[in-house]
Order: sequence, then C-alpha cells, then structure tokens
Amino acid sequence: MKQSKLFGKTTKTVSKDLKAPSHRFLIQGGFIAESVAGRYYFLPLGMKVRDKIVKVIEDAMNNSGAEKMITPVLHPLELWQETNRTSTAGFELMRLEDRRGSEFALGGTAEEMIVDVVRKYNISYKDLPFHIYQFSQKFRDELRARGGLLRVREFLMKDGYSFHVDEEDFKKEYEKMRQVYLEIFEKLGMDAFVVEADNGYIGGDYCHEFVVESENGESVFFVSEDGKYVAHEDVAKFKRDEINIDEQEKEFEIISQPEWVKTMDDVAKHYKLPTSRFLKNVVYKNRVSEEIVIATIRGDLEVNKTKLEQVLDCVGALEEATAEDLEKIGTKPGYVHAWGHENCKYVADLSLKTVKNFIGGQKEEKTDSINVNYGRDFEHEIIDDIALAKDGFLTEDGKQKLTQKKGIEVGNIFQLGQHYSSKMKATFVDEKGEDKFYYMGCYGIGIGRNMATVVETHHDEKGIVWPEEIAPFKVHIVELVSDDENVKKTAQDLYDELVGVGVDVLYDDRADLTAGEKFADADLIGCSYRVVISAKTLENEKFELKKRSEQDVEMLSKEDLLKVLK
RNA sequence: CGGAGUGUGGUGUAGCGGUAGCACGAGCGCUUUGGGAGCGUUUAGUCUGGGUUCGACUCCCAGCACUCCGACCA
Repeated sequence: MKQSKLFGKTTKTVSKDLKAPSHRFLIQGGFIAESVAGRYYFLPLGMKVRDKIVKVIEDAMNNSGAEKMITPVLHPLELWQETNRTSTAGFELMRLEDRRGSEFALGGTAEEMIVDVVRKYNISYKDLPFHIYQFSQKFRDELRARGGLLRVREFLMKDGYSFHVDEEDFKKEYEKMRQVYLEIFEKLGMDAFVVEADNGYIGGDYCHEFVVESENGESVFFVSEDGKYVAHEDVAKFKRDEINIDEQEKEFEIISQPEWVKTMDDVAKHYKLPTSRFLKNVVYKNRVSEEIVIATIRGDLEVNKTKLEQVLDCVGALEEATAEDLEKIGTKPGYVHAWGHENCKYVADLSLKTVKNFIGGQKEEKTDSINVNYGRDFEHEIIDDIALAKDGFLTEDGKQKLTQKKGIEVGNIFQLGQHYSSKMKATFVDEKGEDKFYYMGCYGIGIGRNMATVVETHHDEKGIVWPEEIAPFKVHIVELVSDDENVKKTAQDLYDELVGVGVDVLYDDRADLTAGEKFADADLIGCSYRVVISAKTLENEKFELKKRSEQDVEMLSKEDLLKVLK
C-alpha cells in the first residue's frame, strides 16, 4: 500500500478527552473514526488490523474443529420471548419492526438463533458433538460507551456454540476452548488471566472470563499468591477474619446515642471502635417483583450486589432502594433495622458470625441497640456470601493473600447446560431412541475490544507497537524526500520486490513531508519494521532497518535486508 | 436512567452583551529536507429552536450531541 493513497490520515493533535491510550492512538493514527458515541468507522488501516485479528481467531477455531457459519442480524423477537430474555437480558435489546409489523431484535448475542437453527434438524447422538461459530456485528444498547473501542454499542464478535450429549462431553470442549483461547490471546501478544466469573444474563452454571491486566479495564478480579485461585469480584470467595469471636456474649441493651451519629464513620468515632464492630443494613429493591431486600453485613464490609442476586436467584433485578421504598416498609434512610421490618426479605452475610456483641441494628433518633449477637438476638432466613472481597483478604481456606487486579475482559467461555435447549425444546435422539435436551456451551471474543487491548498493552509515548502477527503492515518503507532521483527509485524497487514475494508493506511515498513528520507517523502507526531510504543511506548502498519494538537501527545491504523481511 | 460539565472553521483552542482571534490541517507559489521546517497567499466557524435585549457566540429556557461520575453491562 502506498501511503499517498491511503484513506485516513494521522493527526498531530487529538482531543484531551481521549484518555485511554488505545482510544487516542487509534484515532490519531487513522485506524478508526467515531460516528456517534460507541459506534466507530474502521478506516482502511484499522480494517487491516481487524482482518488480521479475525484471521488469527478463525484459524484457531477451524483448527479446533469448529465450523463457521452466519446467522441473520435481525432476530425474530418470538425467539427471545421463548427464553424470556426480552426483559431480563442484562442489556436492553435493540428492537425494530418491519412494515408488516413483524418484530425483531438486533442481535446482541445469538443463543436463541443458533438453538433455533439446530432444532430445525433431526439430530442423533451420532451427530454430536459439534461446535458452530460466527463473526457478526453485535448490537447492545449500552447505557454508557467508553474508552473508544473498549466499550461500544455495536461491534464485531466471534461467538461460538457447542452441542453435546451430556456434561462430560461438554467439559472436554470447554477445556479445549480454554486452551484455544489462551493460544489466540498469546498470538495477539497478550497474557490473559483465566478468571472464574459470574454468568450474568447468559444463564448456565459457570463460566470463565479471559482478562488482560490493564489500568483502563473495568473487570476487577482477585488472584491468590500461588496463582491457582483467580476469580472475578462478583464471585471471589474469601475468609472473613474473626474480629472478637472469643468475647463473651453480653446482655442485649438499648442505649441512648447522640443524634449527630448517623454514618458508619460517626458511630466509629462515637464508640471509638473499628467499623467491623457495627451492623450495617443495605437496602435494595427487586425491580421485577417490587420486593424490598435488606442485606445485613458487618460494618467494614460492602455488599456485592451480583452475589446477592445470585443468592436470591434474581440476576439483574436488584436496584438501590429509594427513600420512598423505605417508607413503604415504615422507615427512612439511616434508620433501617436489622430485624422486624414487614414485607421485606432479609439476607445476612457470613461475616455476621465473626463478631460478638455488635453495636447497631435498631437505630432510632436517639437510641440504638448494643451487644447484639447473630443467632441469639436475630437471625435471617438466608445467610450466605454476599460481601465484596478486597485487596489483601485471605483465600477461603485462610492460607493465602488475595491480590486485587484490574483488567479488560477480552473473551469468555460459558457453560450453558440445558438452559436454552430446555426452554426452546431443542432435542436430539439418544441411543435408546429417547429425546434429550442438548448440553451446550458458548464462547465469545470481541474483536474491536481485543484490538484496543493490544494497543493498551503495546504502546509507548510515540504510538502503537503492534505485535507482528496483527500489525497493519509488516514493513513500513520510509522514503525521505531528496533531490536524488535514486532515492525514489530504490524505494520503489524495494517496495515492488517485497510486495512481489507477498510481504505486507506500507510505503511512505508522500512528497513534501519532512523526515520528522514521516518518522512520527511511522512510530504512531506502529508497523513492525521500518526501513529508511534516503540520500544518506544510499551513499553506502545500505538500508536502515529498525524494529518498532527496539531502539537501535541497523545498516544492511539489500541482500541482508531481504533475508530479515521475507 | 440519576448527578456534573462541555458545545466556537476539518482538528485543537482563545475571547467578549457591540467587527470572532490563534495554531494545526487543507489549496496555491517559492524555499527547505534525518525527528511534526520557513515565507507569502487562499480556504473555512459560534450545535438546534425559542426567549430577554436597540443588539446574543456571550444571559435565560428547551432540545440535541459529546465527556466525566454513578447506576447498568458476554
């Protein structure tokens, strides 16, 4: 490709609003352009990279035995109604209607479509297992897009779905995909953590996220010292330290307490005790059932809403309660009791068993209760793990420290079980001639997000340093403008020769640009090798070669140069 | 969806209740050519709709868009 003909330009300045390096460099380098928030044009340069990432994934999938296909982008809404995901899907579905009044969802994930196509055929256990996948544009009505390609409303995703006779067979595929995914991310130049995660609205029992550590990531997860336990904050288990478990239980009392004592900090100050000695109530409302949920937890811990939803089996349904909600159960913010409210559900965190003689739980304007003991003075019908883990907490067995990390979720694999096949009555015939529901898994990778994540992890102050596998071009020939006609001819000859043997080359043939501008662009775009041809290099009949990832330049004869680049 | 903020040439920005300025880019001419070069010249702008005012880019209201925080989120 000749750079003079390349559509899309680099820019010297870019809005300071673009904080994520991937966002800034991809825009500045002319890889992508914003249409509206969360929707991007991929310019020719960005398309080159995207195609290469697609190729890496496609090759890996095909090698694993999966088969590529494609579903329509418009999904009949009835399918989503079959699985009851029109309202419960965590993301708002984008809906539309054709002029005959048929309703569709713009695909955001494709479980229903795939199950639907599979159930159109009479399939025997002999046909199983199989794994079908696609690359397709996904639409998600994200409330807030951010960070350029890191979180968007429309993006290319590889999503695969495997079908099995039972869990045992499925597990082989799950394990295989875990390896395939790790190899894909390695080829893309990234080290991914395999993180136990929450299933969310996809359904099923367990799943893993592949997370690349990064400052600009949104996934928070924990890693044990030996690296064997890696879990997302929404599922991370940890040991609650025993605060004063040996203390003797004292007599329950209601005592007076100054009116200024309102927050957790206030009580800690007033009683001169750590916040772990107090009871805390966090109130939620189930937006589907309207039920009020009161989560009671040790004062120094926080409730993890996702864990709470898992415990109550109401994924995505909880929201913070408002003052009006509290009124309905006869109280107001700051005066929620740990027992006694009618028409609401109480859930306790395991931490309530680590403290004797809690303070709090029955706060009124001028009084509160002290020496409150869980199990003696109050007890909730549910006690479970609903607390947020924090950096430095111990693993469940108490043997290792957990380190908190932040990263970008670049892919994930899900166990779906018979969640979809049973809801959609998708069956195969087993060896006894009986209809059985498929046992399923699904596997996703967002292409644009991977592209952004590569930039997040492969850049310096001047621009992107693409891994060779997915660099837009392997070689960037930079011809420095000169009176010497020979410079142009030498550059053109080298370009023709490399292109002739199938090397991917970008040739900066632009006239009237200074060396500085050309070098700055080359650094920004980030091709793996830069070859400079100028009057100076020609003096010795040499070519200057520099790897983008290294500082030093080499002067090579054409023969040696071709050996490196071919 | 709640809170905050911002909207000025293609891009990045300044400014003021009274003629809208700078830089980059783009076009042309000349010069220059190893880290975003110089001179001259041309080009192009106050988000939309109302209101206040003699006069609004500026103040007020509404809408839209974008950014940030929260909520939400394979």
